[in-house]
Amino acid sequence: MSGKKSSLTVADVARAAKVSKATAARVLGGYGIASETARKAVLEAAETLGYQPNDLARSMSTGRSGLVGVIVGDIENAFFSQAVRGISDTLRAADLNLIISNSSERLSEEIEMVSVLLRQRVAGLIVAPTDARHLDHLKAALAAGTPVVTLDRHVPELEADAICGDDRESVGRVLRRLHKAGHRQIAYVTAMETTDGKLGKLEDIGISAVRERIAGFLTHTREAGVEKPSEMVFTGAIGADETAKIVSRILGSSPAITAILASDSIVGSQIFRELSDRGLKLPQDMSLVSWFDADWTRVTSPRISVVHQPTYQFGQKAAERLIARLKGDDTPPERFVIKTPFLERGTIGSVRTK
Amino acid sequence: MSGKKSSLTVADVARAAKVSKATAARVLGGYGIASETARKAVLEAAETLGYQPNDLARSMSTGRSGLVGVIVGDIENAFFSQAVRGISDTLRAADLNLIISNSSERLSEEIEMVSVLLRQRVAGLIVAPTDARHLDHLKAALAAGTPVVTLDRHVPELEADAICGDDRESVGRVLRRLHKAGHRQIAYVTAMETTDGKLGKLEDIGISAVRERIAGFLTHTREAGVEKPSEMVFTGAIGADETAKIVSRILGSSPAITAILASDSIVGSQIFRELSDRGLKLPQDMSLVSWFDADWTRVTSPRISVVHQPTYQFGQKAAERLIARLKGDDTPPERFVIKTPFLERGTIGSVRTK
DNA sequence: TTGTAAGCGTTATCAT
DNA sequence: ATGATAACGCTTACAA
Repeated sequence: MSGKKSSLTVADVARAAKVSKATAARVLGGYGIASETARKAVLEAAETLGYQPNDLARSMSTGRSGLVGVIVGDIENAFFSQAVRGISDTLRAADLNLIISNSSERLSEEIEMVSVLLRQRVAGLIVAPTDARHLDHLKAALAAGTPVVTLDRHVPELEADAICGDDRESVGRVLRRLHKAGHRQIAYVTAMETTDGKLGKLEDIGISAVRERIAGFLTHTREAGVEKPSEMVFTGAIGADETAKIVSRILGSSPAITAILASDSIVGSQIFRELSDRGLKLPQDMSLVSWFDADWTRVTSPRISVVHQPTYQFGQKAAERLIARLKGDDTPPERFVIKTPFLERGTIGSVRTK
Repeated sequence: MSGKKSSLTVADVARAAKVSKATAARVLGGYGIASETARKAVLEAAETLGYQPNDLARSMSTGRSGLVGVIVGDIENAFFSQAVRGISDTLRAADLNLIISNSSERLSEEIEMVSVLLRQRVAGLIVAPTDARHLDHLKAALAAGTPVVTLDRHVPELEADAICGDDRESVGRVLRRLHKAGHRQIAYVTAMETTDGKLGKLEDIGISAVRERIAGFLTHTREAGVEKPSEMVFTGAIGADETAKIVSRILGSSPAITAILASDSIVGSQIFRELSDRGLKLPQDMSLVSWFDADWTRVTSPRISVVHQPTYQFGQKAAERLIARLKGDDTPPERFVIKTPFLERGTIGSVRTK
């Protein structure tokens, strides 16, 4: 019926090839030296017996495992699944495999997963850290000699390479474009939750990508003459209902808000749906720009203007950095900023300035 | 600077707690028995030393690894990334982790990945097999005692549980609905490639989900009185260009095709975009139904009618079956069929029948 | 209850 | 070039 539990070992192959375990191990492991005759005998024996090496045992011996741990906020989100694909493709080329985990953007789960992955003795970690203010688990990983690369987020206090978008600049690009089109009242909507629904101190925002964008938004908005820029930031768009309420507040605001920035593609699609459900026409009745060039942004009419975050590249670069570290690169950790160009499509209208 | 390579072992903890290695191992591993005093001493020592168990070594000893291998066609595709999330959530609850791999729907890569995962001694495998006609690698896994569950696809010759949608029935539901609305000439568009662009023998289709749907389509279409049903199946929609050509052929057909079925959400979105680009109005000028309830299908106007494939559930169920097998369930392999309901939205128009 | 010692399947050292 | 043999860190008889 079902096969046996135990598989063949080098010892079995050695016996069949009439050489010592050491010799068999050398040719099978591809290290050391062996005579041509021995090599042939071993390879042939392995072939006919159907020997499959045990990487667990190999990792035990060598101390290094060909596994890289990846922790993302939500693998279901195209933002991350594309990044994971980039990571996966790059790691594969270096003969590494990937253990994947979801943090659900919760610190407790992230901590748990780091622990699990460390126990598995992963060679390295690629993490989108949930909270830049709680780093003990990541520092522990580094202390244990496991290199860490952060994805989409930068944590200066961590001795780790970081791959992120040019978040602050991207906001500037979008706002300048909107300003030129006459927009003065612009809202920024994010899924980030705040205790009282109001924006608190910037330092309390644990995700750098979120913080940078909001910081940039506040600066530019203030420069544009808006008195209370922080009131233009709407937090807590964590679901369709919450987003609907936010859209209501935006539509009811005075002076009238004429453009909305969506911090990610989930929020963006919710806002879009909410606006269409209310019969509003884009871009006449409202302008909209979303982060991330998601599929859905290319099938609406008009198509959505987006800040394109090439997360596949984020992933690639992250994997590349990790591989470099695994190969011994011990230059100081660097922050790699990837351009996130603004793709203008059809959702920016012009406003007649008074 | 960087931390030490070597971490603490049970021996270190044992020494600190002044007990034997065995005792320390027992309390740390949570097996066997130990006195309350010993337990406390060990736990405290482990705590202060910062001991982290080595799961690699544990797996070596016990023979079982807490890792499950998952091989999907494309993690970037929401169809699979949702399934992976379902798998991940379910495995986590059983203290299992997941190694993920992309086959890119290529048999050679799938074979390679199975081999890699087997070498890692994964406890089990969840695979969306690329080709039902090449099963040696999966049979080898089973022979080695590694349970396999197939995802989205069924392979009768394989002694493995299978989780799939009710593909054949779903086609029937859609076609009946379209027929009722007066449609007689209906096209089915799939990404599957065929050598000569023509549909060959059904048995040559290596993916059951694809085969079943096409089989169902042919049967129903013939019953509906279409003479050459196979000419209504358009294969090779593997990119925007190819899809554009197919759409051209469909629009130029005579008698006129009035409805299009898209085999997956990628193809669906390409067709939708192609149709809108040509200025066609849905559903007046063309009806459209896509498989998979992707994000993009809910932001178009009108929204796209879809066959909803709850792939998160596919993944959940797959993981559940695998866990059951790991726990020793050795009942004959089963095929679990998950309902894929037809969600009618706005893209089915009615045709005046002559 | 606790300890001793023998594995698990590799790699790696050191003679030969 | 090859072969004993000792690790690697854990589990697990078997003894005490």
